[in-house]
Amino acid sequence: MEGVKGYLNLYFSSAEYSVRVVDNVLDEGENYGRHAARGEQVMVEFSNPNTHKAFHVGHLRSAILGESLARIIEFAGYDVVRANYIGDMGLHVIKWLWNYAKFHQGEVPPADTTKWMGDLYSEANQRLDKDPELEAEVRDLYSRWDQRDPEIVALWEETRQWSVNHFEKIYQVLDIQFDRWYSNSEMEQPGKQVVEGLIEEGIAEDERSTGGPVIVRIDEKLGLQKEKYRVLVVLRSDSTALYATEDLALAIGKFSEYDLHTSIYVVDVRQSLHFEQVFKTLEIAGYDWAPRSQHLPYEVVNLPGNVVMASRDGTIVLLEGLIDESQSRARQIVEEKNPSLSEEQKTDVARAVGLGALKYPMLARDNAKIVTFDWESALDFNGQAAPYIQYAHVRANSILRRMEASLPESVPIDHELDPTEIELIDTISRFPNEVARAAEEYKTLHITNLAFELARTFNDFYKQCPVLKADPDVRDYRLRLVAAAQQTIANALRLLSIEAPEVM
RNA sequence: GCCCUCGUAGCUCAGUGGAUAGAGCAUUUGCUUGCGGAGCAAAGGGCCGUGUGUUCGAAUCACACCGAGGGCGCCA
Repeated sequence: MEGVKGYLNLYFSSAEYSVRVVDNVLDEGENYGRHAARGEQVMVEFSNPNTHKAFHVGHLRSAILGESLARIIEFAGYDVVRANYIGDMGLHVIKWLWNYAKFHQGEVPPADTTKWMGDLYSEANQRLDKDPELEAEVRDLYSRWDQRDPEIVALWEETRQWSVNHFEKIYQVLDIQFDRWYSNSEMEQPGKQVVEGLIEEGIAEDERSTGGPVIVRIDEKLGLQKEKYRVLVVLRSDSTALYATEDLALAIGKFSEYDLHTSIYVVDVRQSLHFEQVFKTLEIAGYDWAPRSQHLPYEVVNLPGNVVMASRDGTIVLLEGLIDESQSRARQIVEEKNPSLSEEQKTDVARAVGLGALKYPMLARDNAKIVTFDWESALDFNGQAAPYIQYAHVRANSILRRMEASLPESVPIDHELDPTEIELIDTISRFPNEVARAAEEYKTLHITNLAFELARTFNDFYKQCPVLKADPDVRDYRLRLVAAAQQTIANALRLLSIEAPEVM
């Protein structure tokens, strides 16, 4: 015990505590850090890609963030329902169909499906920008869709499927899973019914007779003097559905289908006002669960120079190209570092490292911070990045592989612990708390931070403390410590949806 | 005009009201007859945007200002 600068530092026997931590990790194994089941259901809606558009790096953030949050919240003891809400109808789809029917009729997508679909979409926008009179044709097509013109519906179904097939491929590569798929096309009719109800209850004002839309004056309904929630347009003047129309129905649908403690929407920050408006409107309409719907805003992914990625303008980095590039780069490095691996192992390592390197920066940044994508840092596998953490896992595995026996039983410590041992144990012991914190704050950042620190403290320990060549009693404890560190790293990486390879 | 977010090392970012504000990259220099060097160690580099408060104590909380980005009735 000592006093330093007004602080009272207490030192206690870390030996007993250390044994307890390590024993606990090894007893619980892959469940180390998992919290007791609460019996409460949480829905995490994420990814939400639009069909008929390219899937680019910007979409990766919601997909990765949502997947990881779902894993973390589940590990924190909740029953998680992963939802994906496909944007398969709306002005963008109609524009695409218009362009396709008029200029590309009969064409089928090439191998590079999303690029082609994205190109057709930006081409549609270019044509419309050049000749605004064509907008009339697009509006006409929208009303034909609205009347379910069989020809339009058939074309829509076929082309929509091209996108969906591609999404499924991407999710498989990224190891992302969904329990429930929604699409906004299926919310159009229910949404319109919700709006009818709002009009009847006097919550929404129908201005269609004077050529206006159907709106909800939220601030007025709440009696607010200053503008805050403003006005939400819930139906177009031509009675076609808007995103807002559909979101009302979706929220209601979620809570009637599931008994949700919380319904989380992982959607980018630009839609913050929209969600506040939708949730507030539902609250005004008397849905008591409305406050349990929560928008989790995250900032966008930009290109260097703060260039926004927009399918419309074609300023995008396609996900597929990036994944391929990252893996082949990783492959090249494996060849260099570890040529003795089998072809199959090299492929596995390249996948683990390449994908990990892409996912990590999306998860390691605060949700409110913009991610700037550039090729150089995306393909940099050194330093504060997933491969560093994976490498620590590999090193631990390497020691355990060489111990030529099964892991020793728990032993009391009778040697003086090295400072690096204490630090490693301390970091391992913090994992369960960080899981709880990450789940509560919806921040994957806490897990990436801890994973990095685990790797760092393990590497310190690795350098400082011989394990296999240590005295027998010390050796037994250190082997168990190595196994515990490896297990904790693996558990943390699993929550981040990053593979923990055995070799690399 | 109203609302939201961000501002910490040259760059990218951590930092739960508490000790001398920390990592990575980049720069410079060391470490392998040790369990894998995708590693480790060291050096330089900071009016924590500015100011005023609250507090025993502020990068952290409040307010104002400056700078950057985003949103705001028929896009999603």
